[in-house]
Amino acid sequence: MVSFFNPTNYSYLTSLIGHMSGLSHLRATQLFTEELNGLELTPKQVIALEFIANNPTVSQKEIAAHIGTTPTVMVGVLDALAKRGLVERVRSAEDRRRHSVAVTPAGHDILPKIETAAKAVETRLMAESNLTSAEWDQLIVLMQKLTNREEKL
Amino acid sequence: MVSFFNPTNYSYLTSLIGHMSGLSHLRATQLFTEELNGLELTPKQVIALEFIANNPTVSQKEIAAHIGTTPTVMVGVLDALAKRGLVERVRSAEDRRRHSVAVTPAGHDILPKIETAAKAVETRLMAESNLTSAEWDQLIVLMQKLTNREEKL
DNA sequence: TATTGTTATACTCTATAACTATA
DNA sequence: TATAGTTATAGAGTATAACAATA
Repeated sequence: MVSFFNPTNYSYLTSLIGHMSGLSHLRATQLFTEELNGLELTPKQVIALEFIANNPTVSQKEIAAHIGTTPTVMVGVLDALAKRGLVERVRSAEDRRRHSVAVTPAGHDILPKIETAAKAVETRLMAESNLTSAEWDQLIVLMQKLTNREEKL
Repeated sequence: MVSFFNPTNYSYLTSLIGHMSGLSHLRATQLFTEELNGLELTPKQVIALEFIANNPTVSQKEIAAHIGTTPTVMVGVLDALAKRGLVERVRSAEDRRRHSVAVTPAGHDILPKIETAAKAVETRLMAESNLTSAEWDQLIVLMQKLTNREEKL
């Protein structure tokens, strides 16, 4: 294990996954907001849109579980996306409690812009960090293992 | 580079540092809140307290910069900590605009409890992930490089 | 009874602008 | 003029409880 506890000065913050992932997340979302460049989408809206595009007819509960939020949050996220015509909620015929959410043509139209922004973020993050390309790939793999997202999306 | 863009299904969410660090951060803070076990401290309060303990007489602006937040947020964080007698704000003699923040004896008293909680979080996170101990260490190092926190703090 | 989506509420944190006191 | 800390405000996201419609 990496040096973890230092009883003399308690200087172990940078060895905590929680703290370090918080710093990473903050910086990534800052850059992403910049790169979205007036697209006016929040990070959760973007993530939900991408997830739905790749998993059509998914339920709101399933979206929430997979992208790491709650059904409660999904209501607001989908309201915002639906209001702009990017997704559609359709009552499931088999189970009328369920909403089968789908991305509209308009929604599909902006996916490339989101990808461009995402790519720009990775480029900038890599440039301002001390990571090589190989280390970057390693980091992604390790984070996927940490969050049990190796195979799932 | 790891498979990044997949133009046919846009399934690249799990390759984004922003998304994966968000998932990591969420899970870590959930576990940490549990492990704090009624200590009633927010993540930022804990991080600030640990940072100040390790960097006495640091200014509020400096704390904010190092732990990844804003001076604005520091006001509320330090108000909460000061109210409970865990830190003290002292006007700097050289520059009377500055506050030299220091951890009180009471503050030092709870640092071990925080460490215990932090350690428990790491243990649980490791157990519920698919990471080996060596991979965990690697992950920490890579995150430090990503956020340029290799030497500082 | 249990589940899906929803509404409501409280809190943490981010972001921004403007203010004060000091320099 | 500039800086350290502060206040105020708006918005995003988390957490929890309760509700309606449906199973």
